[in-house]
Amino acid sequence: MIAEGEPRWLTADQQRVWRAYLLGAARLTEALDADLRQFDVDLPEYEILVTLSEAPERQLRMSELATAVHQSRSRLTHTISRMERDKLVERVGCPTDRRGVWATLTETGMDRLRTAAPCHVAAVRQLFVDAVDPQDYAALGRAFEAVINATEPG
Amino acid sequence: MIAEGEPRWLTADQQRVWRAYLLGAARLTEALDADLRQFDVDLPEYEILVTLSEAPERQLRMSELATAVHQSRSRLTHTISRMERDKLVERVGCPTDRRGVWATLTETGMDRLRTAAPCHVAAVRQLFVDAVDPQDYAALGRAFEAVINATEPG
DNA sequence: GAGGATTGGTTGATATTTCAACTACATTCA
DNA sequence: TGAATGTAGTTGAAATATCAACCAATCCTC
Repeated sequence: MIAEGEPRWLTADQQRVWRAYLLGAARLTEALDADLRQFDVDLPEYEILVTLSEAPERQLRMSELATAVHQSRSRLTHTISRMERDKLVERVGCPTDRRGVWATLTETGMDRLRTAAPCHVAAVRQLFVDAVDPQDYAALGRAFEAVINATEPG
Repeated sequence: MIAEGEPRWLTADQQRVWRAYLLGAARLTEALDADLRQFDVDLPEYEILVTLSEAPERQLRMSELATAVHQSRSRLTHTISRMERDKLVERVGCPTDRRGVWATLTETGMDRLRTAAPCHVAAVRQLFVDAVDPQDYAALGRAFEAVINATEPG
């Protein structure tokens, strides 16, 4: 449904913030991705490693994992196939629901995560957490909580 | 250069904010992209249209445009080729520097922008600008300014 | 003004993402 | 039971992005 009536353009200030966000976010993902490349993973793959490492038994159903790392189911299928080829994860058929598939973290995958994590966290700190004033950082958290609510699927 | 010493992990609060950002940003771009699809442009293309529309003569050198919309030069070449096929932009050889190429906005491209803009701005407001508390919004601006500084290329 | 380095941009191969079917299993309900 | 509907995940083709050369023009520097 398209909103009708005179469009309310952004004020100069609102626009400045919006553009700072666009540029900052682009720069940030680019830098983090470049940083992770030395460990042969990219950001989406890293998120998968982290998510699985925190799950019980280090495994998660494909669709749960897809939601957790904000990827489409189809995309996750392909991503996991590549990671499986690289021995970072394994697929295990789910015995109770035979449609289901568990993606499970291998020891190789866990090692990869352990290797990459310190460097990655340091980068996240340097470029994001520690770069921002603590007050603003807290506000940023609230801001994105609000965005998450506003974009709630459905 | 990898930072040495005990890795300083994120505190629970820091992590909460970081993850809220990751999820919120993903949701936001996904929603905006879906919204723009009805006008047959995606977010990166829309940014190109906006940037060109604001440039003198509605044209910009490829490399300037690449910087402005945070795309690699190679990626921009491909993107502009597609947009040229769709008559949204045109390439014009630069007379003074014969290596250079101007990407210029066509009237079709300008029309497309005029059509999409009200709806897009409304979505940006609904999901981002108006969804966030004004104080937090201002803080978010400062935060991303800081990120931009921290990620300054070089 | 003749190399040699830089810059601006493109190319094409490869990798990743998206999109629209499609298969197989589960659940519901009559 | 069994037909209809919904859910889990995959597939393969098409669209897009990345990466490493590459060409051509400009800029230095001697």
